[in-house]
Amino acid sequence: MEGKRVNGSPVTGGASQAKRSKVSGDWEDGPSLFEEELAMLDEAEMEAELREGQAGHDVIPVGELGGDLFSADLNPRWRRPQPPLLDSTADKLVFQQIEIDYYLGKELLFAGGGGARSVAAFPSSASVSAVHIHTLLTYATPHRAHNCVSPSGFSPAHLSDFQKELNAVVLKDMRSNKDSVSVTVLAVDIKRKESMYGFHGNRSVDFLRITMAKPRLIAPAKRLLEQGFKFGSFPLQSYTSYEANIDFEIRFMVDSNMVGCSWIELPAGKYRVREEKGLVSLCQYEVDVAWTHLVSHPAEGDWQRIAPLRVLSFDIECAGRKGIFPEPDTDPVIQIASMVQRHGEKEPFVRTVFTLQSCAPIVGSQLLCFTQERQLLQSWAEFVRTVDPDIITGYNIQNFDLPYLLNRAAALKVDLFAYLGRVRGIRCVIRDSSFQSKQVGRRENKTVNMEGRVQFDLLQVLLRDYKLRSYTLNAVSFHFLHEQKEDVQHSIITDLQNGNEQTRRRLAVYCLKDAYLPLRLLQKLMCIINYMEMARVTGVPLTYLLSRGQQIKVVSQLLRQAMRQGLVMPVVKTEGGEDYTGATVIEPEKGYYSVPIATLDFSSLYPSIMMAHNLCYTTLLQKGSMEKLGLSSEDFIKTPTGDLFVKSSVRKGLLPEILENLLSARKRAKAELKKETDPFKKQVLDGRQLALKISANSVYGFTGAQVGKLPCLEISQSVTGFGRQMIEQTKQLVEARYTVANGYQANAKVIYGDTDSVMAKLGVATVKDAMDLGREAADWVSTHFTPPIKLEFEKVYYPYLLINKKRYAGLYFSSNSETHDKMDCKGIETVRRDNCPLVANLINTCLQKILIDRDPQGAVEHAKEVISDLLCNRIDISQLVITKELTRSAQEYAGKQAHVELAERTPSSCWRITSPSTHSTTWSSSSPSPCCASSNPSWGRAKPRASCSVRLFTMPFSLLGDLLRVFCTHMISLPALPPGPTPRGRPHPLQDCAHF
DNA sequence: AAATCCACCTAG
DNA sequence: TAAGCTAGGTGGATTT
Repeated sequence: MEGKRVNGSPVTGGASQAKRSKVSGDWEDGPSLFEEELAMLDEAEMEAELREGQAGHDVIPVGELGGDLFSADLNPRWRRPQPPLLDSTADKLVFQQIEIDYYLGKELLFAGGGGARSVAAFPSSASVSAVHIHTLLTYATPHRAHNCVSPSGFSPAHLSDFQKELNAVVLKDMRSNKDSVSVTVLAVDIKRKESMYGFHGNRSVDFLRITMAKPRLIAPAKRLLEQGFKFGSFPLQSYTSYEANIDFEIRFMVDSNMVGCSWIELPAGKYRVREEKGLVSLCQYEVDVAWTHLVSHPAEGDWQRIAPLRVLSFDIECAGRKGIFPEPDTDPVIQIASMVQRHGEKEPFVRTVFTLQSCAPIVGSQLLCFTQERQLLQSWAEFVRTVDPDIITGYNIQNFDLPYLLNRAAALKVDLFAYLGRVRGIRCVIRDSSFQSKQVGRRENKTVNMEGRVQFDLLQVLLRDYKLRSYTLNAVSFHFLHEQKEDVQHSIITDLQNGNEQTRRRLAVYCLKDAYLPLRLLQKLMCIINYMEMARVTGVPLTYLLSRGQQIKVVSQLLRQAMRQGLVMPVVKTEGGEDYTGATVIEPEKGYYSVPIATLDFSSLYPSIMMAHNLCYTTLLQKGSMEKLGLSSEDFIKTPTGDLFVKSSVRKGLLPEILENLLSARKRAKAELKKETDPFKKQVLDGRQLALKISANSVYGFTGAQVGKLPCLEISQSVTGFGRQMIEQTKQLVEARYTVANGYQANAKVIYGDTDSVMAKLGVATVKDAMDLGREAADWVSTHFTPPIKLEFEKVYYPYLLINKKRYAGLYFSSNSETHDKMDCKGIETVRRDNCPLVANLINTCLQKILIDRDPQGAVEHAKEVISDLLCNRIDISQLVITKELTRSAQEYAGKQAHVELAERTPSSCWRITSPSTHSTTWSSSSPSPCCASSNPSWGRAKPRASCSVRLFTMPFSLLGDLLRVFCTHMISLPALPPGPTPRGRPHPLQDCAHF
């Protein structure tokens, strides 16, 4: 045992040192911190390993003589422990469900039906063993996704005619019938339902519920029914569809009252363990159960837990050619590092690198060295199947590592590679998908199917949830972990591979770290917990959260609530229309305030407006409804935009109900959070309250999404309409009450406000007084509004610098009136990502000097110094560009014509890259796009321009000058500029400001 | 030279 | 097939 452990420190000695330097330049001699960390993991495990007789971490040469030394049992830790035998008559089966997909099966309990398959992980009570089950769910009404109002005079006697005719029409419509389906319409029955769109006097009517044999058949059936359908003696007529556009997964989960990542119980005797010959998965248990026998536990109490899921993180290295991005057809995969960790544990229990050619040992990890790339790939796939991860992560695995491996394996004809999922016989296939939204622009992605495992690419998580200046793994790790990658330049990877076992070792350490960092980030950012909580709160599968947009989450909640009330959701045609009016931004009284400014906010403004006024699809009075239903003016309200909604006494809206549930659940979560002492449960609860808040806020956006599942501008414009009225009224109330005439120290003045907040100068001298008066004002103003609308005192700014609409800075006091919590900057260069670090830092320092030190002269000195350094080329280039990566990608993007220069020392533009071309959203497929060039959907459709420049650095002298002029009578004097174009454009915001 | 459009990214 | 919303500042290019 001991003998197997090899000291992993790189050999340091004259000759080898010189040799290595030639290949790779210099690096530190001793083992890196990361290597020490790895070694420590190993030591910690030694005792346990000795006890278990565990193979140590070592170097295993594989296939040296062309033999097949690789075995899935090379390391006993890989395989899951053998689970106990399952007796379906006596044991219940309990598991946390993490993924769901569907397939059509012939062997189902209900002939001709479809099936849902869910793969899940489950901890057997407190033991460490994790168990996998594969559940076959038969679903009595699998594709009920289609409802329409029955024609008048329709009775149950007509059902079979209708079914027969529709079946015939759908069959005829099918272009090809590969599976020789003869029955397309499985069932038609009558249900009392009501459309959720518009108020109809609380009267349900007969709907036809049509069950189709396959999800694929729903769309044609819908189309045919809409086009006009004739059956029996009924005339040709068009049928409007409801809920025909709901994804199967959502449909199933809503109908079976199952939310994402919930715990499921299969009672003893209600499921059947599959015989050997019926097994289709690699899971340890495989059972069949009727969907009606599923018990789905709400995520409360013990059911909040998260199973000890196996998380695999991996990273690959390829040997590319000089200056060419690696291509799987030509360039080999030379290393794959993998780390596996059970969720909830601190460190990965598997740390392994598959290398091509020999590699010197690394303490703390196992090395498998291959002489042939084909065998490396095949063995790694075998490794994945053995380790059997529930979640697969890494950095950019979705768009790079996974597709590269699959393409490379295909190029080398490693046929068994592509079976990485849990279902036998299903190959992983790469597909191109594009995701487009106004929010993030167009995102081209690759997707790889992997049944039963959740792909959780950390880069995708970060792109969705965090606004960062750079998304490289290095930058992200530094930002969140204060840790960085091992220092290996991309360009030398091939040289390291072609060196010796020491250079390859260096590469392996680098590769391991790239597999390790995503795990650390996942943990630090609590991604798994937060995503699971979001899945539970909104009811969608975990995978939807990374692959889909915001709308599906609202749809899921809407359908759940609707089902309880016997409502169905119409299918609406999506077409963009006119934008509607949004929120008010109060005209700012620009200037510098050396008195406390109190800020009052409406908390959850839009949700509370919807609740207060019962705004919903179900309460909307469409044209003519009011007269038709004979409603009196007592029954409804007219919103500021002139839309009519019935009051909650007539009908309580769905949306207000959903919002109330979300917000009260959030209150509960926060209360529990306060009481909870277990740090793990605390994280879960915090994740939940966050998910609940986000969910509540996205309901309004959903109603306003004109290209969406169920837009309703009457709701969204009424919401903003109320909001506009409220902020205006708040301003007037505050200014009317807090006056000298009413016995206050001064006349209050609202100097700014945006959407749901007002900033008021209350005329008091201290932060404490501002807080007290602010609280009083908030409470008093609140009494003028319908609950749950509430104005709250939030913070005091002192001092406060108001530059323009959406641009201000100030010291933020909220908890303590003696000390400020932070310097708060909104909209200023310091918080924007389209400026280089130098600008952000300079402005930040100046603001600090002005606001915190109250030392304007110091700010001027500092600015002068920096600008002088800049003009004399004394500034490090990394300060000038947003990131080094950006420069590189910009050059890639702009091609050879790219022109990087310190250019045009005009007052506003100092550093730029110019390029003659304009479109191209692809930067570098390996490194993520720079943030400033990726996020506008109009890229690519924009009118081509004669020239285009990627702005890497601009010095906003105007802003700086204005900032400094706050206290100085003269502009800062700049070193003389070479002649250039004179500045043009709008006047500076603070130019004609009386305050200065 | 002024007006307008465009791209970007933020506030809320 | 799927895609939350509007307001708005700022720098730069293009049009008038």
